Amino acid sequence: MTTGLRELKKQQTRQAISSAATRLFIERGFEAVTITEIAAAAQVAKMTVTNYFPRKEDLALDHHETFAAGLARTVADRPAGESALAALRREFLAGVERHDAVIGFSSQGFARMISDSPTLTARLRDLHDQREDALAHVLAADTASAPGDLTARAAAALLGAAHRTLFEHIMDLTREGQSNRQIASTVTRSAHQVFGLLETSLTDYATR
Amino acid sequence: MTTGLRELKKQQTRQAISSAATRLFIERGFEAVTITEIAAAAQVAKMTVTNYFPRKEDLALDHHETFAAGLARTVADRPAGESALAALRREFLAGVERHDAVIGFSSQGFARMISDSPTLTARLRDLHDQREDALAHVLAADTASAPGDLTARAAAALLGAAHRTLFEHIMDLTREGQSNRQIASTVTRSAHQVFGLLETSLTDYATR
DNA sequence: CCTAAATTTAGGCTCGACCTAAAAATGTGT
DNA sequence: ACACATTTTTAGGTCGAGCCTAAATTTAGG
Repeated sequence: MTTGLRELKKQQTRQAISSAATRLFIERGFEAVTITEIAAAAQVAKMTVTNYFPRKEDLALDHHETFAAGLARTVADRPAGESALAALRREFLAGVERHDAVIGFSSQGFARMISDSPTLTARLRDLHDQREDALAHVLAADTASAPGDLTARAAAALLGAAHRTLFEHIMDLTREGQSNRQIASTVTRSAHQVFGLLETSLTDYATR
Repeated sequence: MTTGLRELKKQQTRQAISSAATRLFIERGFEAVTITEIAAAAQVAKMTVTNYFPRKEDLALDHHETFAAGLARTVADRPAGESALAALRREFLAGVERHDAVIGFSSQGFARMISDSPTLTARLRDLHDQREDALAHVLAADTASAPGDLTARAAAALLGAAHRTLFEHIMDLTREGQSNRQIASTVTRSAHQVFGLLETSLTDYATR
């Protein structure tokens, strides 16, 4: 069934392409590197690159599915008695301790690569948006809201906005060259402040 | 100075291109129409189209500057004693009465054209984001916040999220075929609800 | 009417995205 | 171990958006 060799080689090829791409992007910038160059560096055909990564942006921002599903998962898995807001704040603070890439931690080179490229910033916004959509669906399902009811979408938009603001803050500090330790310390306070803004509005919203 | 004839012809050319493009887009969908076809329909060279509208999306979503500056302008122009939240809500409700395109009113064909095209939806998100950025700058300047302070950005993100949620709601209803009158009635209530979510958090924020 | 400035045009170029058929590599049954 | 089926990779081509340049056309203003 789960044929070992074929699957292994696919992983290796994918990894080779991804590594070559990341190295080139950080060296010379996302827009300046062509897919042909990446294929040459990874020693595969151009079509193979496109095959594994349909869009060029996927080469720089991989694991988009995990990213997009994050907020929804946190809310879906929250324990009884916890509100959506509390769950997201708890999970965000845990991510800060872990220096988790999913909330914005990366290297200075990576952060620069993204903010230097309009294409990548747009793609990142896109991912934030998918994340918000997924969250909205979980909230709508969880609160058994009526079809035309905007509450779940509005709440998802606000929670997503808070999350995105903190994400961008982490990326800003990373770009400035701060260490992950420093950033974690700063952002812990920021998180309390930003989520605190929604405290009064959403404390009791979607409590399981 | 403001040479009449030359300027007039430019306006006419621009209008001819824009009209031809809009007609073709709504007929056959944004992605299915090529720039070459638009140029042929408007009886100009392909390069002239690109000249007036650098990106293909600009042909469908014109006046992006006005759009992007909207929220910031509303806040900057608010009367003494009014908070940012109150100003944005007031202006939004006025827009609802006007069936203003800037808050999402359009025709069914236009709404479909956008939601059928990933490129246009992405571009619209981009515009919402620029709008939020501009708002953040005004809020930061107006509240004289410290350089590292996230408050203005967070508030702009929340207010922008509220606005965007309502915008998308209007587009959804338009796509469903509801009349602007019906939509206005529904959305007036929605606006009170959505802005109301931020009431407790931001009532006193950025009051002039 | 003539010259300077602005605009439009034609043509070519690169790159990302997509398609197809053939070749190569891997898995499977005998 | 071999032959056959399946999956993956490859080569080659097409298309459209975006960009550039030099030449042609149009308008402004003396």
